Amino acid sequence: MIRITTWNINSVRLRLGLVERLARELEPDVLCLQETKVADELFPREAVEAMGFSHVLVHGQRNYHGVAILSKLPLEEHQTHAWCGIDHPRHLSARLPGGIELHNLYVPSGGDEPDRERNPKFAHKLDFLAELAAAWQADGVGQRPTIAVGDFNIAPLETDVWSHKQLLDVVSHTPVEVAALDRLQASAGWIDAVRAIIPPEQKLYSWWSYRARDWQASNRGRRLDHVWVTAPIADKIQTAEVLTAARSWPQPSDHVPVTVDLAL
DNA sequence: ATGGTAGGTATCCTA
Repeated sequence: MIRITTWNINSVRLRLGLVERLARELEPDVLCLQETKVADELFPREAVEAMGFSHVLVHGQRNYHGVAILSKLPLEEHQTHAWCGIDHPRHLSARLPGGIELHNLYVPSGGDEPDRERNPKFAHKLDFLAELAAAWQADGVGQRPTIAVGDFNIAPLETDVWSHKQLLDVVSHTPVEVAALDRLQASAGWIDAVRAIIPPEQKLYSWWSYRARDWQASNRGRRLDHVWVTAPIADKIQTAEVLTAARSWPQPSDHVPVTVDLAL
């Protein structure tokens, strides 16, 4: 059994204590982080090794973005990827034991205005998804046992947001983004591992804005963080859990960890 | 319709 967790940590250095708490409470074999916001040479490597993650891959820069894979299992043949000719550290992949390929993604947020002509960040988001879809399709990822996790910054289902109607024009849930994510999902026949366990009819969120006075009372969440697997391992999905409680941990990230167990 | 908070860093950008 492999337990894999994805978490947009929003500064790994500020929240090292929360990473340690997660490692202790959930004991994931592999922990994929996004928005680490740290240059590779400043990543707290020793600290996460002390938590039991003896295999650590980082792909970051100072201040913005950044992804990392912390693993108790060996990681091989890792690669970084840059899409749209923009060298943001947003995509890191590696191979787990048994030839399982793992992709850790931080999809561009897309800014505020859902208009590709007026908002270059929104165009970047859509182009990033389209380029990745083309690459995955050309690579035949869908034929191999592969896992893709991360902050995809899109809540695709009506039940992935607190109000489908009120978010139709809000970046993260617009029809054009959902269509782009659908094409990405189709590019390799990805299965949404979380929704394979938690029924799509059920409301489910992994992110709550910092701007709410009381995130729990208003509960205006969105499911932005995802775990996908390809067909060869679709029957291995055992459990899926969104650790909502982590949103109430001291000085929390605005995202909570999403965990899937695979019988691998 | 508006503005609300957070992090890293530098006095703003990104989310």
